[in-house]
Amino acid sequence: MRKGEQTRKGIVDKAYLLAGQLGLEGVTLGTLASSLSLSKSGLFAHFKSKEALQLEVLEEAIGRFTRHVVTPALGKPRGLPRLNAMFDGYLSWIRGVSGRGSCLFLSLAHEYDDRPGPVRDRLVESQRAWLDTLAKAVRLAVSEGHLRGTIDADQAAIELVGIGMAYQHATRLLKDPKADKRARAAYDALLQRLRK
Amino acid sequence: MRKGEQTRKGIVDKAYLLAGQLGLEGVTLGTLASSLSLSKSGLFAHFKSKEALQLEVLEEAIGRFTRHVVTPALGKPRGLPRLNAMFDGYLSWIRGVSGRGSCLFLSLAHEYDDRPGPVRDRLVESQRAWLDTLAKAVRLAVSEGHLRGTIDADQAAIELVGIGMAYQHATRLLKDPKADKRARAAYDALLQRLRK
DNA sequence: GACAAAAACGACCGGTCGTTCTTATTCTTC
DNA sequence: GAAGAATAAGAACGACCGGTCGTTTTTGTC
Repeated sequence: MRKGEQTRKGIVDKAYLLAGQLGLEGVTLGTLASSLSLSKSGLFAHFKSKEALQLEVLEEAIGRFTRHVVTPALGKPRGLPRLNAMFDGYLSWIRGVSGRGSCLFLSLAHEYDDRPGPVRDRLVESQRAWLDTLAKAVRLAVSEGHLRGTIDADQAAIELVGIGMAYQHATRLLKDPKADKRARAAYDALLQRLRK
Repeated sequence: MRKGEQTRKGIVDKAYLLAGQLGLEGVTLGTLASSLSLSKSGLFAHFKSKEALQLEVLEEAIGRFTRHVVTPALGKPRGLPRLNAMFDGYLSWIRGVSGRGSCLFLSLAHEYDDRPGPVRDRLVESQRAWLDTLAKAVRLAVSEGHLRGTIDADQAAIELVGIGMAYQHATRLLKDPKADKRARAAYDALLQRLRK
């Protein structure tokens, strides 16, 4: 019972990697199998359907995001330090942990915005959770006295995501060398507005 | 030579419509043909390859964007009126001219950010042009005395695009009823910063 | 080392993909 | 209305899709 789990993990890992470049639909069982030196049927035997595999890959992504971005930020003191850590982590996540591959969530957001089903549902759930996490961090910064009390935390959260999306757009599609600087400047401006 | 052009136009129009929901790769010749009551080969005869069709669809999108967003805005007086018109037009474009279908450019940005080729090249070109158009409108607003002279127009342009992307995210994936309000608030805040 | 269970294999299913032919129909023009 | 070109259809192709099957190899346990 040990070898199976190990292989299964390898499949999900590889699928996660490929999905960052090709989208979840773009990862076919055939190419996934051959890139792992596995037979297609041998690979498929680990999952009930391709959709089940896709859901596992999405879950893997959520786990990685939590580990890479959310948890470290929660280790920081409430208020601006934590918010800063979240934004830094978010940028570094989008930049790609190991260089290649883009943010899976933003890819899937477009891939599934018109495709109903469990994958879309789970994706929406995770995106709302991320927005809530950001908004909560903003509210804590308010209660810590770091930010004004009159601000709209949900508005701030979605603007933060907007900065992240623009960053991805600039860095991955346009190959803009100033992308980092731009994202940072946008964040600083947003913060200044919230502080005032 | 007239019937052909007409059919061809119908194909590109329909393909443009479908691509908004399925992406350019997602539009297959078979489904495209049958949705037009055409045979697959009869449809294909109008193009040398699928990639050629994709490029024509992208060109169609660029033309529509120019007609719906850029040109009307250029009819407005330089400065804030024109910038406002651009932003309004951008939002309405993302919202979908006829209700359904998302912004093709943003879909393609993710679909092709890791897929080299002529489609990607043309897409990047068009996106840079849009950023330049926005930045130029900002600069004109500066020279008209509507905005501060110390601002970074390119920075402002990419932040505008970021607001648009966040808007699309909120409205299409998350079905957030406040999406319009949020985008407007972000724009107002940005404008206030640029004016100060 | 035997033996059952787990895991991987290879062949194959019906379908669809983009593409290429040849053949038939429909236009346009004189 | 006939001639010739433009347009569409039809059939077929090789490759690949997700998925199923029975069989063989590997693995963990006693």
